[in-house]
Amino acid sequence: MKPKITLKDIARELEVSISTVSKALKNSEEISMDTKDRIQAFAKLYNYKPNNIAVSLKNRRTKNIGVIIPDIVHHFFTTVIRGIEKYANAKGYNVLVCVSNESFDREVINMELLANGSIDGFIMSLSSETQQKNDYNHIKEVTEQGIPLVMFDRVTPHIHCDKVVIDDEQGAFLAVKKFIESGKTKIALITTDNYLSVSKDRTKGYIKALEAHQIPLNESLILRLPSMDVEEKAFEDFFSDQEVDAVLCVNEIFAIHAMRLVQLQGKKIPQDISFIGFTDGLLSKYAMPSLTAIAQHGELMGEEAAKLLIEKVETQEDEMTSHTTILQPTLIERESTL
Amino acid sequence: MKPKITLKDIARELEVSISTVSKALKNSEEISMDTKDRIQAFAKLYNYKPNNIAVSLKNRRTKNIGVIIPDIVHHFFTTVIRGIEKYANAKGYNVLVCVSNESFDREVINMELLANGSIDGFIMSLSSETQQKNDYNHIKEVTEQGIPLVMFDRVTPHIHCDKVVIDDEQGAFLAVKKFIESGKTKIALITTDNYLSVSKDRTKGYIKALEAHQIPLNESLILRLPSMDVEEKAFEDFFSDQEVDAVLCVNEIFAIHAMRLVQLQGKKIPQDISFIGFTDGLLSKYAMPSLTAIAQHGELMGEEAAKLLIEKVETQEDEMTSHTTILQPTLIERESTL
DNA sequence: AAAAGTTACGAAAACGGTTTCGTGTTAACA
DNA sequence: TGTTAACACGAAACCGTTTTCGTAACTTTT
Repeated sequence: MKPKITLKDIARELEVSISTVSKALKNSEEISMDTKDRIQAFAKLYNYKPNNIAVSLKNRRTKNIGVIIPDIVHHFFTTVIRGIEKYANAKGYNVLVCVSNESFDREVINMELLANGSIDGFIMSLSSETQQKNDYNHIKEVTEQGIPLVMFDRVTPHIHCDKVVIDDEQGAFLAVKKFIESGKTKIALITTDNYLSVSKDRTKGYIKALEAHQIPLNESLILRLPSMDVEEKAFEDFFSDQEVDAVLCVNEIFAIHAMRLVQLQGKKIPQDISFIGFTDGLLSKYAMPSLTAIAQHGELMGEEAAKLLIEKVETQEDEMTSHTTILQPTLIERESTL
Repeated sequence: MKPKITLKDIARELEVSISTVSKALKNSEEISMDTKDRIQAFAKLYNYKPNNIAVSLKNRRTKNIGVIIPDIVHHFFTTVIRGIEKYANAKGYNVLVCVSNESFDREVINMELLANGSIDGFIMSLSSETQQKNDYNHIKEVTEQGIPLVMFDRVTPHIHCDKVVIDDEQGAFLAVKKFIESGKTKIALITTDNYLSVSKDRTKGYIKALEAHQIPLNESLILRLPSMDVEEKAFEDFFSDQEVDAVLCVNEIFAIHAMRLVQLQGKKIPQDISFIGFTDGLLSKYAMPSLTAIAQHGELMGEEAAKLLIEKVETQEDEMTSHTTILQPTLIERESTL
């Protein structure tokens, strides 16, 4: 076992000062070629690598960016991370991912932890609990300390910072428009309660699209589930109580469940009933029939968020302007629609 | 904007020394109650939190553990991370996730980066490129420096360290046994090339199970794909060239694809042809029909890996013993088998 | 040959903590 | 009253870097 070698070690071996070693390794003009060669050769030989922690402490920059997401076992967030990683790595940044697990407390803990020097800036999406509590003090504290923050997808107007979201309203609008144009009129929406910002916007888009096509809004065609968990009973009741010829779901799981249910009831997809789901993930692609989906472009979102963040981090002009990027969703047509 | 407060700031305000502040905040016996109260109250008021970087530098421990996985958009790895997070967080550790993206180079870069002081230990699963190149020098360097490492799932005998894997051979064995017991005899295997350690083991289990039941091995019933990408043509040829009444797939995607294909050919699942897939992920659960799967217990794997790692990290006795935990897979029966 | 300018390097402070050790003050003891 | 012990705190080293500034030894200028 050979422990890591430090500047001090090199300095001792080569009988020069630590400063000389440091400068030589940075190819400073101050040091003679002879000395630089000796030092660089020695360093290479012993595989010297500067200690990140020390460098961070000294420079007060970590080259780390912290990402806090509600759930890691979730395709959308996972693609966002991929986008963040892609951009950040290219810029020489590391990505530290922490998971709040949809819990307010874990979100607070993780933020405080990372905020104490571990990272140069945050990218985050709110946990559902946080959105329900509507308590953003932990986030305010961080921004007040001057730590750059960009929020994505699940955002809040209560915090003043850069944001990147997709136009959820427009996504729902597109979907409903698609239904209507293919002759559907009894269009249902399956969503979660409105505590999630995205659910709210999607519902808005759904309503707006109906209005735009002079279809009266029928509240009983909206199924609001209290959580992301599927409740079999609620689904069954919903579909047996009324006629439905198209369904928009705010996530894949709801859509897959509903499709399975109506198929068991003998209905044909998409002829009898069409489906569109939010988030173009694996399930949509591989469902039987495959599910027409509204793509959220998670990877792009991640890249954009990373770009915004790194910009803020690197230009320390703490301009108080904040920018919101709105990505346009696109409809990926598959077998579940006409 | 109020920047972070430091020990020095508190010391100045309260006209005591930095050491006194440090000790007071740690509730040291050395400091009088009076002083401690003053200092602690002041610290709370100004929301003092020690700078992690400074503490890490001083203590030479970061309380971070680095995780390197090949792919984050992958349900299995994602559940492993959840398990790691769960255990590590409970123990006061942070988890830094880096993604190698199945690339050897990115794996090397990430390891070197994290190894330079950012973490106390590694948990990793090899990238496919690394397994193909069979080059583990970057990993050896890390372990030689005395940084604890535990590998999971995609491991190699070339590195001496703690490991946690599931018994892939046994998993395949169980699946094939299940097929045979339900009367199937023309049992196919769809796998990737053998560069992935897991594929090798699963193939071994498949063969062993056939032998155990006196079914002759028919090489043409094994479809080996060069990568994880699905090649439609290869699938079609495979299923049109021969009779098959059961299929074991080394991942969900292969299974879903194959199921779709045979369903389009008019075959009934599971009566005409049964399916079992490795990795019990979302796709298996929501497929039509739902897919019988071999559960890999990713979350458990993560917890176990974290436990092993933290143990090594905290007992600095660099005992040269290394331990391999073998988790037993279980068969989750669903609609795709009889 | 004295003054000025280069060159090549080292000393030391700084980043923000932790910890060991020393010491002035007071209280307890003989 | 002199000695000792306990108490409460501060000085300083240290973790591994970076960076400013000072300076000895040469070289160039006039």
